[in-house]
Amino acid sequence: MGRAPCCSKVGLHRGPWTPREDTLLTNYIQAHGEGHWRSLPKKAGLLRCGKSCRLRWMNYLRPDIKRGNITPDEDDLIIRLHSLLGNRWSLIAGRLPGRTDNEIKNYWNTHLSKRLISQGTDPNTHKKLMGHVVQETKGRSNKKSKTKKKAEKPIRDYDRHVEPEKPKVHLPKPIRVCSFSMVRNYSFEGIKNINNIINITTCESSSQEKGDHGVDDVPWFSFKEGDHDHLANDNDNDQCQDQPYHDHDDHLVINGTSTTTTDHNSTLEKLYEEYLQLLKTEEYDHHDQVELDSFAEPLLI
DNA sequence: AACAGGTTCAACCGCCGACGT
DNA sequence: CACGTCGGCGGTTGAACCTGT
Repeated sequence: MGRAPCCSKVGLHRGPWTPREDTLLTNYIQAHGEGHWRSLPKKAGLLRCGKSCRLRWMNYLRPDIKRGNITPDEDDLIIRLHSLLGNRWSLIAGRLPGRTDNEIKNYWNTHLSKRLISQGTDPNTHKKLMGHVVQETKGRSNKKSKTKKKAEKPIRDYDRHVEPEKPKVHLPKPIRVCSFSMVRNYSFEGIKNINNIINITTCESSSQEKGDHGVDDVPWFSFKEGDHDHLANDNDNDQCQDQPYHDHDDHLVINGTSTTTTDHNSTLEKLYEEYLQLLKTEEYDHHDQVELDSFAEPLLI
């Protein structure tokens, strides 16, 4: 597997982007579209590596990006999605319109993980910590509350456009599903639970903003009739063995296993509650553990 | 005012899988 | 099948900033 040479190449700019570089990149992408990151810097007149350009565009310059002011609803959704998906920031970001994986990752590391710890929850496992003593969250937020007057925030990239608005759960940008390990080795329960996730995360898709590829309504996992083309991404018609698809009876087929997709009524909240209930249940024995693992495994692996 | 320590977040690094040849 | 390229991802870093003393 070849390794792309990157910014270490001599002669390329590194570090913070200048307004001029931003303009050049934005103008080029507006004129020619995204992609071909490797050749983009040269064509755009930038002394940056392609990766750096892509990162700058994806995490900051994209017009649909919403920055700052993560709402409590978004907080909650991030925590729930993290409990199911782990550190799959791009997938989590895909469910939050205008949020980038980098922003969510940063937010998790600086806010949410600390908050969970302070609430006695292990941010990695989302299980209650043993022997936890609830204590005040250490950090700036508490310090701020002691401050007489809140200092004015510095003007950073972060603050250029702040649009607090109610989060809309939306369909994520299309990804290469074929490589996504969740589709492998499902148990039947796991498949049903993924359907539950699909249900909650697509319920407001009508308000979805344009994806970064300019494709609307391309689901993360679309199990609707005919949508397997999206899952196959660039594959024209052949159904990859590892990819879920529908047969003619609207049965989902994953790794040769077929099931129905009619049960789309449960919400992620319900799923999550049930999962937590199972964890808390006194009668939760080893057998249940095995079942629960098969329940959650497809979501976590 | 100066300093130390903590926090934030943009950017970089290194790895991986898909894909083309 | 092997190899190289590309796009994408998660982890990490470090400069800029904030707060308390």
